[in-house]
Amino acid sequence: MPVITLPDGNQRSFDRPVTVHEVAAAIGPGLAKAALAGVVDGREVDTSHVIDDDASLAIITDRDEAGLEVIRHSTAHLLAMATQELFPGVQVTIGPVVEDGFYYDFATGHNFTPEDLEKIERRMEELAAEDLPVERVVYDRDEAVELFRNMGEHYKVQIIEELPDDEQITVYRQGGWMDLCRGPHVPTTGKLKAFKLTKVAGAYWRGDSRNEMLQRIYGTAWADKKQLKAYLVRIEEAEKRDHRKLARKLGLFHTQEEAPGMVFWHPAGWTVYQVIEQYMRARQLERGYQEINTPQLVDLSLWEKSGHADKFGDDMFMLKSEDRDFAVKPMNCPCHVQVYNQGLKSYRDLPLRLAEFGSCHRNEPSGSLHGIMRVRGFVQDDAHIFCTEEQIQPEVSDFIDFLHDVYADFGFDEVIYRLSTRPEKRVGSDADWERAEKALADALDAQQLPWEELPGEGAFYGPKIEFSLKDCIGRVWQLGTIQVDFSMPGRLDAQYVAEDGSRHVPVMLHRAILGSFERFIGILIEHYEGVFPAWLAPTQAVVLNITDKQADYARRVQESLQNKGFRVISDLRNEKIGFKIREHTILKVPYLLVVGDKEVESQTVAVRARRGEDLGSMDPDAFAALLAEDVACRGRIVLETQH
RNA sequence: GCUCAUAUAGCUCAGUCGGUAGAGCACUUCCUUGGUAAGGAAGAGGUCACCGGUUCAAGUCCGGUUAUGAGCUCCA
Repeated sequence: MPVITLPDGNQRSFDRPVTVHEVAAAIGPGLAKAALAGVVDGREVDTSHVIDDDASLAIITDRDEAGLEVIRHSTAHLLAMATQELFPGVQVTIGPVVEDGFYYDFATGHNFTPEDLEKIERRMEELAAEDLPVERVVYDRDEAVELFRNMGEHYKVQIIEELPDDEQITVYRQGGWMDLCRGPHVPTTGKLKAFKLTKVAGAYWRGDSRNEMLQRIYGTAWADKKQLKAYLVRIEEAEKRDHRKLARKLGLFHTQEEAPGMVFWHPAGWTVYQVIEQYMRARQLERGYQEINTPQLVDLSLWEKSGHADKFGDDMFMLKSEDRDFAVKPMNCPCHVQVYNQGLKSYRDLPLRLAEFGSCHRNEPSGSLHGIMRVRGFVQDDAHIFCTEEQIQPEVSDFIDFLHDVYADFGFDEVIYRLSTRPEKRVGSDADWERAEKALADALDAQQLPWEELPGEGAFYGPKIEFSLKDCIGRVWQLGTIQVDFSMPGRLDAQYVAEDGSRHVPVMLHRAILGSFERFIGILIEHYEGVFPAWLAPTQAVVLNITDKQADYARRVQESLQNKGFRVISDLRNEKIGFKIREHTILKVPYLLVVGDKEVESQTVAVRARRGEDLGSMDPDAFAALLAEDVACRGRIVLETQH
């Protein structure tokens, strides 16, 4: 006689065991039809699940996030079914839900082509239209192994054998096809109404590059066609923001075959870069950092001593000169310790904050290069803070403040925080780690920031916080980081004299806010869709004459604004005003200053803002004041007006 | 590094069955001096990424290299 408690607190009693579907039907026929799965006492189950005792129940429909996940997971099964029908001999492995969709990894000698995907998708649609019931069957472990072995599904056999002993083995069956799966799944394939296969790619079995490569088919699935369409439009829009395409249109930078993974900055792009560097330099000085600069080529022995040669030697660019081995520096820290080590340091010198716009080169795997987001030659806004253990937490707190300030100036308000804690292989005592992890966690908690712990993901030398942003198509890019380092100061003989005259090894905090200029600018381009706020815009205003008659005046206006420190050019070409406006609008210049006879007469400029607004005529000084105000607010205001 | 795909004019792209390469925009020159997103005309521009093979003949077919793209792996 189960009594079932619904999410709204209502209770329903039944005089016999009931399925989730029956409960939904008792509430209403609409809900019965919409039900995809249920949550019984906190556990997700199929609609066919039988409830025989008092329980809480929530019905999952396609309006729930969980419902969408069930749809996506079931669509992955549909994909596997269609694929195995069309390509006999293909083995299934795993098919999980991912953001906005799902994938399924297949083991096969065949490489799927885009045409294959179309064929598979068509078959999936047919199978969905057949509205096949999806059944859950519980198997005995040995039977299940036997079953899949007979089916020739050796990956599934391996998965079953590695499942924990207490885990129930369940198989889902639709039509004549079956797959090992925990579930839950939709009651019938007819519930799958809006899906599309998107791409095919290789992926390693179990995500390990030593294993064989499988064929992965990605797809997206939604509650209805409208949502699917909206998603596809969103992807299309996102592609327009691609920093590589925008960089070409806006003349920011280029890359070429002779220098893979390295950037040729053009005047416009280098202007953005310089503005950011000068901005960061000013902020760092305000916050007690001292800027230094260290060599590009350093004898291999230093990298051996620091441990980098051992761990990352293959990814370092090496060069030999006069029988000595040099490495192009892949990071700045060992060099910063060399600066620290000059002269005996006192506890009174700590914390010592050394900053460098450090140019680094790493021979990243060719397949991981991506525009300017992941490159081989890059510049970090790097700094190292040498301090005592007691100073870790205040320094981390200050740093987080600093980072928030900077991100806000660039118009980023949504930051993802992750705390990576001690890995298996590590240096330093457990007590050290305990204190350092707590210092980082406390610094995050003090500002009530939501953070996720990544256990075991810390560096071997200490725990770290990583600060990430999401780009326009949802890719997460790590930018800032702050890392505690118990290892390197000791390895490289850093010391300070404490109050009692004894010598101690300082703690070193590695930190960066932007990460690398290259990646950061790539993200900025996509974030702003190339429409940089005035303080970052390569050109802040263009003076346009209507006919040759106003050329001298236009030139004078341009020069006077330039002398005030603004990035202003003039376009005096013999072209119609509409043509010139179009060109500079496409280049996303914040302000266009039109001068014709009227403006020369009244000694003004007609100001047109980027979105086409006519700000009227004003004298050049008034425009300079307006521009100065726009520049001063950086990215903070721009975002508010965008929303 | 791995899997798959791609590489044609400065850019975006077409190029059928293997028969010596085409468009739009951009560029140059000339005309036009026009008030808020494209005025007109003419011209120039390509060793079809690179190396090799098949063929009477290769942008096109085959192999390799490099780079790029999508994923995977990696990311001090």
